[in-house]
Amino acid sequence: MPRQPQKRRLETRAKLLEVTAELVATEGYSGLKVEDVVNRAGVAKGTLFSHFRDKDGLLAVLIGAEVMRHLDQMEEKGAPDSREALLERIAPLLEYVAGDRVIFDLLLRYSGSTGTETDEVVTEGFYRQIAIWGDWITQLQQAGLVRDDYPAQFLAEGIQAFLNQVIAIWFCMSSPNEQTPLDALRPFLEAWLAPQA
Amino acid sequence: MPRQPQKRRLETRAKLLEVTAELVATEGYSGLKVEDVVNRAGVAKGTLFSHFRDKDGLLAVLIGAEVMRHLDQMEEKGAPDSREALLERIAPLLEYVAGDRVIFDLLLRYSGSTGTETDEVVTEGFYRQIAIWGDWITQLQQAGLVRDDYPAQFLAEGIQAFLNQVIAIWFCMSSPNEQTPLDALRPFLEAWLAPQA
DNA sequence: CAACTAAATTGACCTTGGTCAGTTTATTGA
DNA sequence: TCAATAAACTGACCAAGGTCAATTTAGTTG
Repeated sequence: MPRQPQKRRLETRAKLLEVTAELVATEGYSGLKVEDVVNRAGVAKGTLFSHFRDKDGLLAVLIGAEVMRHLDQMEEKGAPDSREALLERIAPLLEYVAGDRVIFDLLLRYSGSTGTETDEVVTEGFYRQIAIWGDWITQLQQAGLVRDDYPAQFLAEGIQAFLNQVIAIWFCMSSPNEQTPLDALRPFLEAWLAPQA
Repeated sequence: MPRQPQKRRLETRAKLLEVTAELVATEGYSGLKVEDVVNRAGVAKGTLFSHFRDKDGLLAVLIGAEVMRHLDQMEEKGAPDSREALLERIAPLLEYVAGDRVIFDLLLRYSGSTGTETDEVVTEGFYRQIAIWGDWITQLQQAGLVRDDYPAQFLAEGIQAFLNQVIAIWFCMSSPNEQTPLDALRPFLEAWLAPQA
């Protein structure tokens, strides 16, 4: 069994993440170069790849943490009392993911993967998100505001599908005159969740 | 205005596509290298990139054509007479896209993009698919087999969302013991399309 | 403390997609 | 037929992610 990492290693890892966050803040995700990271962190390139499987693995840690923060804020607001309120709860996360192709691509690739190593943050976030939505939907079902002919978790997974769909479309139609992802999501959510008369 | 391409150019392009198809057949999409293509085609690397924007642009032509072939077969079978029959119509395309990550990623990236140049095949396929499903759904609506409180095209777009979802999950959970994408799709389609009592 | 073992790091090197100034080939026009 | 012009192609070169045998550093043991 592997021994626990030494202090130096933890420091190096922290430094790499810190520097990456700085560079992402200025250059954006798509402009990030591994060379820049290791230069600024004062380590060799090989070191970075001994800490993270690849460039995506590095980004996954940062993005995963960001997603977790969004989920925290989501939960803080408490359960929604209507379908429209549910949409509002989802909005910040939607905006975050739709804000950068790199984020979207990475989440789509790592989500739900049987979390290996550090990428597990993303996977964890994925399940947590479904769980939160599932809880909320259960409550909305009890209030008669959401169809109850399917389990809440299943409906939550459907929301995930629509969310990815509207974001994917958003990136394809990059003309700014289109409707926002949030507006595109609304009718899908309505049709998916509303109890039919 | 641009002059029409010379014969030589068309031949070169055809040769590149032919060789690419051969290599994909043996190595698979993920193993394809641009170097191999140009070597085997007997042209310089720069030539390839004067014909196709990038490696993805080259693959898009092949994959787009393949998708079109699937859509042809889809249409040949005619309109489905039940929701389960609709699922069967979708199955071959689903299997094709789920068969390789590269295909899925590429389609997701190019689909619906305001088609530039050769990528337009993919975009065209995207819209055609929605159109076909839309037609079928209209007929199923008239037969009372699909909910008619939303337009057929909208429901078709929803199917697209679920299709992408189950394939994405399929790639993440790469353990072969899981249910197939088709089985995963069925309940979503049912919940999305069935008229509620 | 010296010798030994394992963890951590290094940086030269590799792979591969992509670029572009320069060269060859085709077309046009007098 | 022979410039002149545009199309097509070339291949040396670059960028950037990723590898790994070799080296340094930390921890352990007699």
